[in-house]
Amino acid sequence: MKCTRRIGLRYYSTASPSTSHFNQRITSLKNASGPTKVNDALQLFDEMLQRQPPPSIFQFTQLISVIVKKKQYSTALILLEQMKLMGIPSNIYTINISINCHCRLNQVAYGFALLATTFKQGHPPSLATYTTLIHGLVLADRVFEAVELFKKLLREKVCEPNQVMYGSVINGLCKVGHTRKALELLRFMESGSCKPGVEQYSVVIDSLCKDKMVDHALELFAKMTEKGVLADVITYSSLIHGLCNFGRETEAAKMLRDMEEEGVSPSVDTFNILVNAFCKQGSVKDAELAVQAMVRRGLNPDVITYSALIDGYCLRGEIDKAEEVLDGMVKRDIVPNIITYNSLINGYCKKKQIDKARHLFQEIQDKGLIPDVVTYSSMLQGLYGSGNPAAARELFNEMQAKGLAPNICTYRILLHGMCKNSQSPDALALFRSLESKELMEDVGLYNILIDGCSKCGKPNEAMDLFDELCLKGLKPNVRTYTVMISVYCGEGLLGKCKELLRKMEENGCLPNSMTYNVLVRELLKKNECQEAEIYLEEMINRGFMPDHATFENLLPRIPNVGKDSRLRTIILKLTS
DNA sequence: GTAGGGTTAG
Repeated sequence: MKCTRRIGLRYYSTASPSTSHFNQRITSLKNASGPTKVNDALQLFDEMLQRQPPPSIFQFTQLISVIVKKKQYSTALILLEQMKLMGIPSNIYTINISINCHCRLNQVAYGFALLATTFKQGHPPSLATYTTLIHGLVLADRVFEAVELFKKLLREKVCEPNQVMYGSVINGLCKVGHTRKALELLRFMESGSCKPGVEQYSVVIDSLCKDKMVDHALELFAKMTEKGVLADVITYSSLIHGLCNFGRETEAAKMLRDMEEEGVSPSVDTFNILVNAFCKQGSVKDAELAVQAMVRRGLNPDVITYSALIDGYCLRGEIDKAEEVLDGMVKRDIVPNIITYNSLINGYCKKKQIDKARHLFQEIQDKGLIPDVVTYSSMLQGLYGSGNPAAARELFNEMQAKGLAPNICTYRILLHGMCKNSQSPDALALFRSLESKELMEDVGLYNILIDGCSKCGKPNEAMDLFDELCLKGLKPNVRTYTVMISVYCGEGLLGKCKELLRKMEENGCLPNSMTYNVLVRELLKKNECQEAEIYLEEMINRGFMPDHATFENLLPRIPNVGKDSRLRTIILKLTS
């Protein structure tokens, strides 16, 4: 029986040699990786389309899926259109691919329009159709509607949800921060017939980690394992990521060992999480060790790995090292992208090597890379930092002309840069022109302006801004209070200063090391030694130390103070 | 078992 079937198949293949030939090429494309993958798929598609009679729609959908997996959604849609033009009829599979592509291209509405056509064309929507639409709504940040659609499908018994559909809803809930609701839905699944799989658990585990509830995530992980659901790379990667984010690198490293013991192989992404965490935390050495570990396992570092290292070195100001890594990656044929270069541009700017930054900024554009908000923001910071506000302004105009919307970081840089270059009126004017509520109510921007105005010799404007902030009902933070303390001190308003210090504690905002340093320094400058003494003691009692600048003000006073003065004792204690 | 789901850089 088996034998006959096989012969039958072989006979069929010989009659239509293209079928098996195409199948082979599709399979090899599915497993392929590398830059030519999409092009090869397109080439194959053309061949298939020209073949008479055309291969089955089955093969076409498989091939287009390759393109979709490579995130070439517009291309996929064009191919589907070409098939239609060649008279190949669509089915629910091609329609679902089309809906998915439109959703990914931010056109959910079009996806729903296609849902209507499925009925008209006599293709009843499948579970996947609805899942795709739910996911589309989630992608468009319309989670509430996604949940409503899901509920409606259940209520009207349109379909019986499966793991994938539950997963999309759980994912949506997590995305908007409703992890608790997601957890409830997970529990609901556990109690029903459609049990959650590793994918659904992983989403919630990841979300718990992002909510800073890493220990809850670990508990859920244990519970999942108890239920016989095995963790996979993504589960472990999420946990490693969560642990790293909260400085628990040692546990993260242990998690890596655990996963390998369980027979789950870490991926490049898993290692990238570690590499990135080490870099951000300042230990590029450990990051390099992690890279070595991944290479030992036969994994190839990718653009993310190298970019993380470059960023790590740039953050430490070790630009030579960063440049070395860049050379290394180019030698390995890994193409740096805008994120890679942004780190370098930022590094140059921070090191005041503005010419190098400008050069690289030009060079990447010649290569065809498009600078983004981060590129422009770094450049702006560099130009203001090197005392060239005119060039900065020009670049800001260029950025807007290109239709790039500045983000809150850009505005911080702009306001700070202007103030630093004695342009506090310009900074204020820019701030007044802002229209977004989020920006107008950002305490950080106020802090910059208050500090800026005061440094530009306009303490009254600084005080007005502080009043304005409080009137708006915004909550000043430690930085706001600290800046204001320095403003009051500078103006000799010692009473106001003390009052604010008391008020901030009342508001649950404890002074930090910076607050005390600023206060003591200002008091010393004003020759208010007795007051300085009081706060110096208080800060030390609270576990803070005078910083370098405070010391500079402190040391010259030793000869002037009496032998048994407390200030002298404190200084001696600190220097011994 | 061709379509739909989870981690990942500045």
